[in-house]
Amino acid sequence: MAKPRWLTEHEEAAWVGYRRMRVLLDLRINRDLVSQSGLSEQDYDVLSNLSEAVGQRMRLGDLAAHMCWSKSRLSHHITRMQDRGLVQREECADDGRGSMLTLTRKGHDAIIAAAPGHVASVRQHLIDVLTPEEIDTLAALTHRVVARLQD
Amino acid sequence: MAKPRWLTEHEEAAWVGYRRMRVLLDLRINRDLVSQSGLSEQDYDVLSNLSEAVGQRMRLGDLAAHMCWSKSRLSHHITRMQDRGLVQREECADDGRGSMLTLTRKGHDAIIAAAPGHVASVRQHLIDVLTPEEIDTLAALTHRVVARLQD
DNA sequence: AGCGTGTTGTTGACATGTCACTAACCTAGA
DNA sequence: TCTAGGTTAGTGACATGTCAACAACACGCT
Repeated sequence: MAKPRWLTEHEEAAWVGYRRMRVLLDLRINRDLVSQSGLSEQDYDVLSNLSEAVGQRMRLGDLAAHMCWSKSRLSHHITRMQDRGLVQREECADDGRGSMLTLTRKGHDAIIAAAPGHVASVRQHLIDVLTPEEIDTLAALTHRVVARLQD
Repeated sequence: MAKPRWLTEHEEAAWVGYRRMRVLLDLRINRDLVSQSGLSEQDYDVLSNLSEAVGQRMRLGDLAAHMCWSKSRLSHHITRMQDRGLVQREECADDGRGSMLTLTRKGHDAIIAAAPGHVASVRQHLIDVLTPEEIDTLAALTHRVVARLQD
């Protein structure tokens, strides 16, 4: 720490750009989604991952790991979603500690209804703004950063 | 919306990667910073932008715009930082509505002390994980997305 | 001057996420 | 068997951010 390697101009531009994009993009996509479907992006992610799981059911811990969420965050959020009737907690047969998470009929309908609009929003504000090369670079780069952070 | 263009595999990878990186990277960098300096990343950004401003003072609205924050968010945050003695609100001479934001001595010292460790953290978890090409691509891509969102 | 409209910043109510702690349970080794 | 230590999930207190509403002021037009 005695001799910090400050960011170069290019590095600074990437870092600042990332942080700005994070704020604006997330806010915008979230707003689009809420106004169109009544779901937040967090709700959408939970429902989406759950609907793609085998049997449309998942352990809480597995879902948290898959989404890179803390267990606490997921637990709080699931409580709220359960109150709204979108998902359902069930006992876990083979592990007394665990909970299985399942989709309710209402949750299933909600994700089906929300998906087209959400994809359109993601396209409009991010994907369709990028070139195919940028998309691949972004995918590669984010996956590498995530992998490093998951130790 | 009748016929949604779903994301291709590559597009999906970029989108999922971005969202995972967002969660993990921000959490990690924030934790590093808090444990090393007692500042959150938000605190750091405010102090950093303020210390680079001419006269180390800035209008609240200008700072909010520059950081891509909502005015409300900044106002709340400044109140908290002011309570901790890091910044100071002052009357704005040429506009009775406005406030000027200034750095206190304590805020100045805090950013100076925190900077080397924070840069090291950003390098370790993001910048140094990327190639120079990826950094430039990330900068270009994020700036374009931000520009589109700012209309 | 007087009025309407837009800006600037603040506030309160509320939603969300983190952290630290706890309870309940599982598993392996003495 | 039983006990220590790890795992799974839930909880409460707190920090943060959003949204909508508001107050105070600026500015342009008549």
